[in-house]
Amino acid sequence: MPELAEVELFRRRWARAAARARILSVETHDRAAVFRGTDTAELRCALNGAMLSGSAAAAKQMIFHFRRGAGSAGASHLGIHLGMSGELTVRDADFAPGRHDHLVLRTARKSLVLNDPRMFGRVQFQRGQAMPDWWARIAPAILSPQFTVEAVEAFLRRRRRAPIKAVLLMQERFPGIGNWMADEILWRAALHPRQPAGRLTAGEVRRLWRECRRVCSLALDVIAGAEDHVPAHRNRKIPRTWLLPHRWRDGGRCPRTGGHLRRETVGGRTTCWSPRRQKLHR
DNA sequence: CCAATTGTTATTTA
DNA sequence: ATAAATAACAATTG
Repeated sequence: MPELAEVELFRRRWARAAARARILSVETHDRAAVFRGTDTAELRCALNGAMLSGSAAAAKQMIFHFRRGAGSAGASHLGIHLGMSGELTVRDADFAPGRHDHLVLRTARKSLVLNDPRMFGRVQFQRGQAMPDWWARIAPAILSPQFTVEAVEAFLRRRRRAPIKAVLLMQERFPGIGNWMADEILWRAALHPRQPAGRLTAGEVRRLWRECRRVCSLALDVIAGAEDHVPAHRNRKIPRTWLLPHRWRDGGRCPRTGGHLRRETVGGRTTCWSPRRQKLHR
């Protein structure tokens, strides 16, 4: 489920709940696949009695920094990727975890819960001050100055035969973009999802670049700024002028042209577009 | 039973 | 050899 803006919302939710509080206990569902490759005993031991010292979100990942005691020896990093169905929630201190609640951090007042039924998500843990590799390797954010038209153009050239929709989902250049954001960007840029990446004109590349930035920024305002989490396609705060609230309804109509929307698999994912607005060329 | 699902990665195919 | 397509991962819902 979560892409860029929802990930940021979840991060803020945990950060707010854990602010200035000590973690009094840690529970892990050890056999859950979200812990593949992580030492859950080490995680429990290191976080017990620790305090949250900071956090960040980038792409579809989050990192929570913890500190225990004064020195750098007590520092550690908790990484979370929510996969397709993961969610971070905050519950009462005595919350009883259910089947899909894989990680619970308790403070005196609250329980921070990671829930993920499908377990495509992942929890990583590393002790020490140094930033984990996987975090350092995340591509520069779409809203950062490093995300330039030139960088996008070079990337599209290397993937010239792939449909542009598939290329937008590649995290190494478009970190945080998921299925609905990709459709929203292509719709705004008036590009057909099956258009080969190498066939975009210079003007189209520029439009694509601008709409990537615009959709990220709008999504962060509307979704990450909200109090509660609502699945993006049912979020009442999403303006009807976006493609998003129309894209999953059969017989949905394009808010710009009034024409029927189409839905097909492109680049292996269900894709929605407005044929009257987004046309294949050459 | 079948098809669907807002993600990533390993494997297969072209 | 490279890039693109597909299968696989797991669970649930319609």
